[in-house]
Amino acid sequence: MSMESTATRGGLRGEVWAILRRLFREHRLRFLSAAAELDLHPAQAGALLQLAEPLSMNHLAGELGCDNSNVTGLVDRLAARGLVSRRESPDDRRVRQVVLTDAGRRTREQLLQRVGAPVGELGRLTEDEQRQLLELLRKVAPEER
Amino acid sequence: MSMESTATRGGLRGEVWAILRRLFREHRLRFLSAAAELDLHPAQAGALLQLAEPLSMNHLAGELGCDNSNVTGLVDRLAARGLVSRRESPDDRRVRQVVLTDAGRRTREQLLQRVGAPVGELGRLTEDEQRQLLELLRKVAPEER
DNA sequence: TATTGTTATACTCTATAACTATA
DNA sequence: TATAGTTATAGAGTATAACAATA
Repeated sequence: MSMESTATRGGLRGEVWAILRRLFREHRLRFLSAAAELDLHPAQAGALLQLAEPLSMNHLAGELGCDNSNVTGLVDRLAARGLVSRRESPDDRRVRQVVLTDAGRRTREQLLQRVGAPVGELGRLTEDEQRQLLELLRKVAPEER
Repeated sequence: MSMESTATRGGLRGEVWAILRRLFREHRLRFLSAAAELDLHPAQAGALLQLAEPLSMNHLAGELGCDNSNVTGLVDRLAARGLVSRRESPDDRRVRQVVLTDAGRRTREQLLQRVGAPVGELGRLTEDEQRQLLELLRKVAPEER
């Protein structure tokens, strides 16, 4: 009996999974390089990427998959570098929204450009193929809500 | 003129990229949950996943995208938990191979099972669709060498 | 009572630089 | 000289627990 897990067993699903894992890993390494180039720690870069819109500290922790208490120091350091600022929520005085500054928006754009390099590689597909891929991926990973 | 980067602009490629980024993020969060459930720090879990085969300290650092010097402490702590061991290379006495112990192999399997959950979601596709997806992904991300 | 955010603590991660042993 | 690995150091990430302010 094989000691290999579901994730590494052969077969069609296994092959698809293998290539997806490779994409995940390449994306992770590209992300780490991009963060290092911009002199950001991975968690800081992750936070910037999440901040397309202002987020509460709480929400940001959820998006980053880390504890609430970490975000305090994380945002402190980003704020010290002038990349984000805190502002109070008008609805709930307990809540603080984290907002990108202009410099933060620029840094975020630089991150996106570097991390988004593989978008170009989608050019290897014809338009029809791109449409097919989109539909297949949507079936595999439908939006949650 | 739009302030959006290549990575977030609309269009077909943009849509494919958006869904890929969602997959990347979900994978990351699943990975973090899996590591936490097994009481491993993300870097430790990442190292275990890389250790399908024995790797030199140097190679392991490359795979993890971190500096060589970090791997010393990382492997120290994994070894202290009985998950890996060091052994000398017969070819080059400078090199140390990192090898999983039996306990390390079991923990790695548990990680793979948790991280590999989406393999099941590939069942939403027919076999033909899985084959199509595989071919399209191979075109986008061909193997390096 | 429950939730948001902060602080304190302890441990881990990470890069840099300097070092040893080997090639 | 160059490379593999270690050590020392400093700054950052991380979870846990306890706390203040607000809901």
